[in-house]
Amino acid sequence: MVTLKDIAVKAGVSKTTVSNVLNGNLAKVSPCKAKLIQELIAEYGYVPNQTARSLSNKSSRIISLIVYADRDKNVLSDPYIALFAGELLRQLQKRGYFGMIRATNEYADILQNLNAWNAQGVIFFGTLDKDIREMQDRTGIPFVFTDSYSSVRRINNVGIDDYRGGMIAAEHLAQRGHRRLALFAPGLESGSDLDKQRIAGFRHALGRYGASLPEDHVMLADPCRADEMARSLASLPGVTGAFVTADIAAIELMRALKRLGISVPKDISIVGFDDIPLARLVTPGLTTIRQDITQKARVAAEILERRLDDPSRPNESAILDVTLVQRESVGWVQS
Amino acid sequence: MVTLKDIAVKAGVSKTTVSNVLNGNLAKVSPCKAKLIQELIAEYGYVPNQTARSLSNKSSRIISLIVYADRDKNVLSDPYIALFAGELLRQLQKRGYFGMIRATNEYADILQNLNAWNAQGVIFFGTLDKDIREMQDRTGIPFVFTDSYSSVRRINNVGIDDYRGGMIAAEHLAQRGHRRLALFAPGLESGSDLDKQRIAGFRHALGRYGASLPEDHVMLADPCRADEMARSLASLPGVTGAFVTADIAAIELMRALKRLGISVPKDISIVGFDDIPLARLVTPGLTTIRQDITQKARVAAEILERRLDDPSRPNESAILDVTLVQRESVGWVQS
DNA sequence: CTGTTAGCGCATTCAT
DNA sequence: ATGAATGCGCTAACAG
Repeated sequence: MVTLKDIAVKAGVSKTTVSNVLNGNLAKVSPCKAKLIQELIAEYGYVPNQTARSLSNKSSRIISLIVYADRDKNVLSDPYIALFAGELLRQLQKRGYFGMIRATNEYADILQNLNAWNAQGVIFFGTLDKDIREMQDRTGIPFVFTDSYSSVRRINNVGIDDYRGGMIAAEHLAQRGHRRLALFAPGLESGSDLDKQRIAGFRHALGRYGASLPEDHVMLADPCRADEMARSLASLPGVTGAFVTADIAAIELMRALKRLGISVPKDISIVGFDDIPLARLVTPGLTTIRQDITQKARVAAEILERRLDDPSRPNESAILDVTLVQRESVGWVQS
Repeated sequence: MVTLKDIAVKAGVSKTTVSNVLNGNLAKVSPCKAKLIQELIAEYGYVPNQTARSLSNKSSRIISLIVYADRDKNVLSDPYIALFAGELLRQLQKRGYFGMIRATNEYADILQNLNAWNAQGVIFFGTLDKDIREMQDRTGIPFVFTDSYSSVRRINNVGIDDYRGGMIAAEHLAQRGHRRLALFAPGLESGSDLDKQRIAGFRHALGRYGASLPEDHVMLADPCRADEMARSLASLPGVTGAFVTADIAAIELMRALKRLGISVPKDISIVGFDDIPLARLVTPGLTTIRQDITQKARVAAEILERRLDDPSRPNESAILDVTLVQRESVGWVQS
């Protein structure tokens, strides 16, 4: 393997000079030598060793993508995470950084990963609590959180308008005559703020139509227990529609309903959340609240990059909009 | 950040001794000192710096996952790749390695990535040609290819029995009375060996039933042009079924057929390939040839690990089996 | 503009 | 069983 030193020798200059042209410090190098060195670099296919570089100046160009989940889970099997992580990888690569995906729910693990690789930044998916904030302070590298509702001001965050998403779902159902509704949320037991917002928004908008969502009509969504969900839903008298705050659960629910002989949207209407690619492909197509994952990833990368270029910049928070995507899973109620 | 040296000072020993306990050379350290050192490591939360480690002994523990695709593509938006890569990440992590995903179709790019990080191994998704084999020789690190049909003996490869997959698809259709069939393959224009095998197997088994697949009934599958596919299929007189060698294209085709008012499986039967999670969720459920991606990833990781532990081991090739998954997209033909 | 020097954190001889 | 010394490939003062 050819090293910087090799190039220096071939060019008859010192390592410093080569290092300077490598890092764009052309002001410190005479044009002719610079040209010679660049030619040699190309000729020998020399590529700087990142591990050496990060040792010497702590600029590893590695960004940790931490997915807060069981360490032994294939996190990319979740289409939402895969899409988001893939887009992040792409954005980082474009900016000359290297994304390193890690699934874990142990803080020691995260810290270890960051230290081991001198990670320069972190993009975090999942629950944010005080431990992780403390970690941010201790490491001193920029963190970008996603979908965080932490009240702490000093964090970077990119999220979506979940409350409004809930409102849009409610309005759509209400405008089509639905008055008795149910709601399923996967984050119910973990007390996810995300779902709390969506639920609150949903309730709020419902109120304006004289519709309501009784407390016991709010249930846990679990894609692995779709049959239970379907039975619960069917047992609720007079309910004509449900808002499921994650597409993947909504889709499993629709299938379970079909198995029970209940037709969507004729008997029951369903609205999902996320607009994963799958939502378009099922039958009936899932009407859902769309969030733009590509944009989310781009904004996260941009925020991080600004922090990387200038660590003194204030933290920033971006809230992206959501939109209704109408497909076939919502019907009209005759009144 | 606490370093190895810090620990050595606290323990009142040399760096060498700490290094030895770190690397499990307990034979060279007195038990009591070893214990002390381990306690200090835990107490201070010391974690060895990988970049330094890889500089000093070239053991970066980084494995490059190279996806041969446009550099500017979100490769994880493909559910098959996301699932596979995610599983690979998990397997590598479990073995103490770090997977680094990179999408590119430029060899210079790959080489650069490998050199920059002292990658210790490569798992390669996609076309394999002589350039990449040459790269393998030049770098001297183990490569594991996936789904390669290269005739070169000196490579590691993990693939599936594509030929048999084609046969199974044909048998299933033929046994249900289908005699006039069509086939769509995404790799047709790129001359993918994978698809060639599947097609050959399909043809072969068809012959045993007196059924045939005329040359002009073999067409290019493109999920983005499903409508064209559907029209082509509909224009073929007497054809009652089609084998589509990728689920994602099969699913888009089914939707396009529905838009044309053609019913699956009543008018046309469809068999896919891969069994991506989606196949179960669409309506009608897609009958398909299943490959076990989790197993594939595990085997790839195992092969690589063996090569890493003992570089002199001979190359090996694993061919995994495929199975038929019956759902609802294939019907009977009345004769 | 250019070269010399030192050091990043670690593993590895080679002595002891 | 332990430590001192050397080097991995690179960057960053510093001095010319």
